[in-house]
Amino acid sequence: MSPKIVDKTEKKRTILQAAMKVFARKGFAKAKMNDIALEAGIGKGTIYEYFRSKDQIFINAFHFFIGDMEAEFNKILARDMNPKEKLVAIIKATFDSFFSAGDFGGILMDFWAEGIRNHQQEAMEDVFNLKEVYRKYRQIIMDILEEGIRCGMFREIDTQTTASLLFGCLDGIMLQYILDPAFVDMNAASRTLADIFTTSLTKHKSR
Amino acid sequence: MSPKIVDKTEKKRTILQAAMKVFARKGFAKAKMNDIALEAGIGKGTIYEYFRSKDQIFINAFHFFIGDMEAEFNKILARDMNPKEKLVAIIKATFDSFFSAGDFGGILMDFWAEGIRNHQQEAMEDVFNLKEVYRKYRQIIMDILEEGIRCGMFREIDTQTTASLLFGCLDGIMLQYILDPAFVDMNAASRTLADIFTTSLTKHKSR
Amino acid sequence: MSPKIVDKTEKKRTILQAAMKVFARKGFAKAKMNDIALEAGIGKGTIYEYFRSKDQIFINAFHFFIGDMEAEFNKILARDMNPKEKLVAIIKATFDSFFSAGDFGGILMDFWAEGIRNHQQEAMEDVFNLKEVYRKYRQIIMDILEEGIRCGMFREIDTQTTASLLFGCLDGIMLQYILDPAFVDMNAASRTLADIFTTSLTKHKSR
Amino acid sequence: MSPKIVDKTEKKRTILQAAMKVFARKGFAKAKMNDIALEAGIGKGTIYEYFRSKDQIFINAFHFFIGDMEAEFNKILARDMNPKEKLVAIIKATFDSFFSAGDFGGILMDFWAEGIRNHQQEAMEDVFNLKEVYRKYRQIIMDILEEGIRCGMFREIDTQTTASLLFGCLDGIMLQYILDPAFVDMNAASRTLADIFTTSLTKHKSR
DNA sequence: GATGAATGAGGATTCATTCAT
DNA sequence: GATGAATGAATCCTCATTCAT
Repeated sequence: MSPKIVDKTEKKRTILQAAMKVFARKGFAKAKMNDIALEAGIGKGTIYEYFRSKDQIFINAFHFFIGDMEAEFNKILARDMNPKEKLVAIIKATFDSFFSAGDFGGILMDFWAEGIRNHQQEAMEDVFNLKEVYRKYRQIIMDILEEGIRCGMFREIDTQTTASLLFGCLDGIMLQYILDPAFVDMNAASRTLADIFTTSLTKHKSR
Repeated sequence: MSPKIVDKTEKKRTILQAAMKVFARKGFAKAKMNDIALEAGIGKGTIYEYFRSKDQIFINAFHFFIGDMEAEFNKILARDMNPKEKLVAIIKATFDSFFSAGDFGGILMDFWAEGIRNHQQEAMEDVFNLKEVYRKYRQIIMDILEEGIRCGMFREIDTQTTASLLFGCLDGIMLQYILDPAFVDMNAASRTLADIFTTSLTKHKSR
Repeated sequence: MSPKIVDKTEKKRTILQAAMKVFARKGFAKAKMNDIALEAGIGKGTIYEYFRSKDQIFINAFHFFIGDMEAEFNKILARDMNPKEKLVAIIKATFDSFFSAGDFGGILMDFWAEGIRNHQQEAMEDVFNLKEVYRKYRQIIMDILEEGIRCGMFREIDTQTTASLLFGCLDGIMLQYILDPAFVDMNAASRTLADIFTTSLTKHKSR
Repeated sequence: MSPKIVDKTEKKRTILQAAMKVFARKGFAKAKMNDIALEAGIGKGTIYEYFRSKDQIFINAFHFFIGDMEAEFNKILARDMNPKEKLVAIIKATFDSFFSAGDFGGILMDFWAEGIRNHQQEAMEDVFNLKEVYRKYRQIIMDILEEGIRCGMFREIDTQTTASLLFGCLDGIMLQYILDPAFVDMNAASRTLADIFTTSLTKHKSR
C-alpha cells in the first residue's frame, strides 16, 4: 500500500544544508537551483517537493541558522551565574554557534543583506524579520547589563547602546573572520572582547 | 573645437551616485541597469559610455565610498594628538563618514557580501579587494594602539585582536543602524564606544 | 486464485470520468495528471496502469463521449418514422446526449480545439479523427434529407450544405449554452431549431 | 538625440499577426514564445517589449479579431435596408470576416475554448469577456428580427432563441470548415443559411 | 555623445512520466 | 496492483549588453 518511505524532515534538512553551502559559496543571487540539487545529490525538480521556491529555501535557512543560537542563549540565561559570567558565556556561545555553522559562515552576509532590504520594503515582514531577531538578542544583553548595574557589579552605563555595541562587535568580528581567517584569531577575539567589556563595565570600588 | 563639452568625470559621478542609491535600495543583484539610468535621468545605453559593465559600476562605487574615509584617516594620523585622542577621532570620523554617505548606507551590505564571496573566489582579486582594505584600516588602529602602549598610556593588550574588535564594532553598529535606525542612537554609540575602549585600555597607575 | 480482483474496465471508466471532469473544468493543457488522480481518488501513478499517457486519456475520453451519441442515432434511424419526424428526433437526441454528458459539456471545446489542430498535423490521425466523426454525422442527416426529398416531403435543397448547417447549428447552440447558460433556453432551442428547419424544408403543395 | 525610430503600433501588429498564425497552427498552449518570435522574424526578448506576457498576446489577438467584425456589423445596421436584407447582409459579413482572418480561422477554437474556461473562473472577466461579445452579437440579430416582426415581414417567433440559433449556426459552420474545408462549400453555406432562415421566418400572406 | 529598441543567454519553475517499494 | 517520491526536459520570462540612428 504505502510505497517508498522517505523521511521528509530528514531530506528537507539535507536540501537545506546543501543550499546553505551553495549560498555561502556563491551568494543567494548567484546560487542556481541546479547547484543546490547537485550539492544535495538529487534532481532539480526534487527540491520543489520540499520547498515552494528559492526564496522559501532562503527563509528556511535563516530560521535553521537562528534556531540553535536562540536555544543556546536561553540555556545560558537559565543558568545560575552572575551578570559578568553570563556576559562572558553569551560571547563564548555566539562564537561557538558561529563555528558550529561550519561552512555556512558566509551565509551570514546574505542574511544581513537580505534582511536589510526586506526591512525597507514591505513583504516577508513576518517570515523574515531580521530586525526582530536583533531586537531580541540586544534585549538579552541589555537584561544582563541591567541586572549587573542593579547588583552593583557594573557601573551606570547606557545599557541599550552598550548592548548594541557588544552585539555589533560580535557581528563585526565574524565578518572579518569570514573575510580574512588568517588574520583573526577567534579564540583571542573571544577572550579579548570579554576582557574589554567586563573591564570597562566593572565598577571599581576604590576610585 | 569640441562640439559638445561634457565633463566626463562629472557625469561619471552622477551615474555612480545614482547607482549607489539604487544598490542601497534594492541590492546589487536586483538593481537593474534601467533603474540606474532612470535614477540618473539618462538613457540606459549612456551608462555604457562611462562604465564597461554592471560589475564595474559596483567596483567604482566601492572605491568611491572608500576613498573619502581613507583621506579622512590620514588627516587624523597627521594631526598632533595623543593616541587616546587619535582613537576617539578615528571613531568619530568613521561615524561621520558613514553619515556623509547618506542613503548609501545600505550599500555597505553589498560591499561586504560581494567582498566576502570574491575573496573566496578567484576573479576581481585586484580590483575589489575588501580584505586589503580591512587590513589597512586595522593596521591604522593597531599603529595607534602600539603607540599608546609604547608611551605608557595603554596597558599591554593584543593589539591585532583589539584593532579587529574595534573595527568590527564600528561595522556592527552601523549594520544595526541600517537595519533599525529607531533603536540605535548613533551619537550615543560613538561616545559610548570611545568610552568603553579608552576606559578599558587605559593603564591605571595604581594597581 | 487472483489475490485482488479489480474490475479493470470499471476502474478505467472511473479514471476517464474524473479526467473528463477535470478537462471540462480546466481544459486539456491546464489539467494536471495529479488533478485527475485526486478527482478519481487514486494515486498519480495508478493512472499509468490504465492509460499510457495524458494524450491517451484524452482520446479515450473522446471516444467515450462519442460512443453514446452514435448508438442513439442508429436507434432513431432504425425506427419507423417519416423523414421529418426523424429529423426532429435527431435534434432532440443531440440535445439529450449533450445534457447526459452533464458537467462534461465544456470538454467539447477541447475536443474541437484539439481535433482541429490534429487534422492539420500528422499524428493521431487514426485514433482521434474528428473529421471522420463529423462526416459520419453529417451523412446521417444527409440521408434523412435525401429520403425526404425522394418521398416529396422536402423541397429540393443542397442536402450536403443543409446537413452541415443543421449540424453546425447544434454545435453552435451548445457552445452558447456552455458559455452563457442563463441566456439560452435549451428546450426552446430544440423546438425552434426543429421548427425552423422543418418549416423551411417542407414542400408547400400550393404555391 | 532621438535614436532608432520605430512605429510601435506597426510592430505590435506584426507580432500580433505572427502570434495569431502560430496560435492557429499549434493552439495557444503548444505555441512557444520562440515560435512567435521566429514567425515574426524577431528575437524572443523583443516580444516582451510589446506585450507583457503570452496571455496578453492572446487577449490582444482576441480584441484584434473581434474589432473588425464589430465595425462591419455597425455599418450594416446603419444602412437603409429592410430586415430581411439586413439579416442576409449580417450572414454574408460574418462569412467575409471569417475569410479575411485568413490563416487565423483556427484561432477561433482557442478563443472559444479559453473564453469558456474564463467564464467559469474568476480572473480576466473584464479583458476577455466572450460572454459579453456573444450577447452583443445576439442582440444585433434580435433587433433585426424584432424590427421584422414589427413591420409584418417576419412571423411571430422567439427572437432570442432564433438569434442564438442563427449565430450558433454561423459558428458551427465555420468550425466545420476549419475542420474539413473540402467538405464545406462556404458560398453555398452562406446562401443556404440565408435561404433557410428567411424562408422560415417570412410571413406568408395567404395562410 | 546619447539613446532605447533589439537581443538571447540564463534561470526559476512546472509537470508528465518512471520506478522502487 | 498501487503508490507517490524523484526526475529533468521543456518553457516563460528577465535583463545585461549591443548597436543603428
